[in-house]
Amino acid sequence: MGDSPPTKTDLVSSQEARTDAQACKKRKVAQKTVVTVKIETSSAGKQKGEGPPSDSWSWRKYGQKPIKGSPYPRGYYKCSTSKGCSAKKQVERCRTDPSMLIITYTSEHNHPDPDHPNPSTTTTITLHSVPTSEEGAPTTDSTKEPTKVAAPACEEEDTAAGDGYLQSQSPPKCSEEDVPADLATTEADKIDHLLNTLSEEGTENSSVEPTKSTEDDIFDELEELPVSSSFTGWVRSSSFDDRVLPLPIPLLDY
DNA sequence: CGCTTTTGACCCGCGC
DNA sequence: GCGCGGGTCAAAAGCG
Repeated sequence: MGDSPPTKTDLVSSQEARTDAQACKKRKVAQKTVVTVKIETSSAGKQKGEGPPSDSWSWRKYGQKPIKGSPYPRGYYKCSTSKGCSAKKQVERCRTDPSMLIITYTSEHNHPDPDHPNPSTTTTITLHSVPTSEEGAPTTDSTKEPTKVAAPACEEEDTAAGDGYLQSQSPPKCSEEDVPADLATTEADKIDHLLNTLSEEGTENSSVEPTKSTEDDIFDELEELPVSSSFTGWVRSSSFDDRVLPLPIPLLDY
């Protein structure tokens, strides 16, 4: 048996190389943007049952793991639009509302938007910027903080408003230039305004459906944060790919 | 033939 | 120090 597939040593050696990169990656978790997407039942069924709301980017699934406390597994996707793109996203379903998809965007695309589908979808999108461990939640009593975006996770959220503000807030700035740094700065200001708007809107909605927010305590930790370009980058492509939803389904009319 | 998806194993970080 | 959970990579299989 001279031949031995990948012995432990080999494996270790192999992984040891990426360990550094991996560890480094895990340690400095880039800005994370949590997006709550409400998927139509019909749409959900169309999307292979697990349909990760596709955006303008191409994502390649590289892993899936069951999450403790959640009956649904979490899928890990990487941006396959560009080889050098380190953009990733995690897609999982809301434990309390299977029709809600919680997408966590990590890192940002280092390439221009491949395409811009018309923002005509039936999905309700709720953006939540999550503070990284570096930022660390300054206060756990985010729920008490009125300045928070009021992220009630699987909140029904005003569909019209939810989708509306997104479109309104996402100007036709299809900057095909990969200048995240500069862009982020500019967008940051914009996002700040957006968050501000959300804060007000969210507050109202929050009051309308306090029950939901109570259940989704997990998102209580989510709070407002100076969103980076990744946020904007997504906003730009917030409109889900029409190829996934070829049917002009009307807005959620719950 | 190429690309995407699926499954298993390994490693790291955090909490107790 | 140990255990648990989360995240990523790699290999194989399937589909277009």
